[in-house]
Amino acid sequence: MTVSTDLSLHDQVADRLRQEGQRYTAGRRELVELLQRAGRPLAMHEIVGRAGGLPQSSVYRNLVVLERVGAVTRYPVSGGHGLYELSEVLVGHHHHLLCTNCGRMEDLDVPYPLEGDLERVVEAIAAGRGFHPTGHRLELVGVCADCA
Amino acid sequence: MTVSTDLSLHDQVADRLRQEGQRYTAGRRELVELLQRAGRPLAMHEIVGRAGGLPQSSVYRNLVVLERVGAVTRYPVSGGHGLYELSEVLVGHHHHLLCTNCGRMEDLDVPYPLEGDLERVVEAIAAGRGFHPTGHRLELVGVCADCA
DNA sequence: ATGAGTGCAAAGGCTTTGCATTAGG
DNA sequence: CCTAATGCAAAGCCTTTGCACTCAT
Repeated sequence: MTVSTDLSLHDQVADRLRQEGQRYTAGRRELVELLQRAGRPLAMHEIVGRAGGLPQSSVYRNLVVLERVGAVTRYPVSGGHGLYELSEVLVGHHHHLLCTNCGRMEDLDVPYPLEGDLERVVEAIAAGRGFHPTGHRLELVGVCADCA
Repeated sequence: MTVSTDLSLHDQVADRLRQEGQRYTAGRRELVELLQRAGRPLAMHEIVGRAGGLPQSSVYRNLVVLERVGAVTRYPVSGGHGLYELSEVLVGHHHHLLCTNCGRMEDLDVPYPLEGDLERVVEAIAAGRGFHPTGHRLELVGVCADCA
């Protein structure tokens, strides 16, 4: 990540917030940076622990706002909680590895040929059923290197 | 679904329960049948409403047991709740369509060629990162026919 | 008989919300 | 100034659990 890329990330988030009459405050900026540094979806306790004293309720509220403007995505996982990550429009389309042992989720890039196939088949199948797809998620479930 | 298939379904569930010292009671049988009839993942309120008076706590407890023995799968979704379906070992491998408007999830079969590609790529990528895959999930997100 | 299952009500865990205060534009 | 954001505490929602009772084997 270069400096200019970082600037553009903040600019994009700021724009999205502005369009809904929301402000890009220090707390929100911190959340965006912390999620960017992580490079994988984080659980609430991890976010709160890295958010420099920002209280939990503010973290929740800000993540809701960031999610609403499309800057953050929340993935519900087993355990009754959620994992938060910068949205695909900010960090690019990707998929996830999910460890059934430790619950850790990691990003995964799928080679273009398969990604293209996915896209096409998704369109075809969905259309044939009157379903209007806006995206797709692929999740590889298993045991991560650390837990193996 | 033929009668013999239904019998085999119950037999399989009964076996799995027996192996963990659990009984295949009327309530559990009803849950399995209700899930089979639905043919798609159901929310708790739908299950309770179709379970003929079985109290919610029993539904929860039985679904936990059925999930533990591998007969039922719970999919966490946004909204803070879960959707329950008969497991893939009982109804076969498949994927899902998820409506972002009404929250309804439907089953989706992916054509074999793509399914095979998925399998292979999944193995390759995962192995290269020390990840040991046990399965994969593909979810098409969008707006269903009813909501369009 | 003996251990699992059931029902009710109470408790838990993650998340949301009300309200008074602070701060951004 | 005026509205959004913040912090704290209280409330909500889905789910789990304790306990006494019932049922299956």
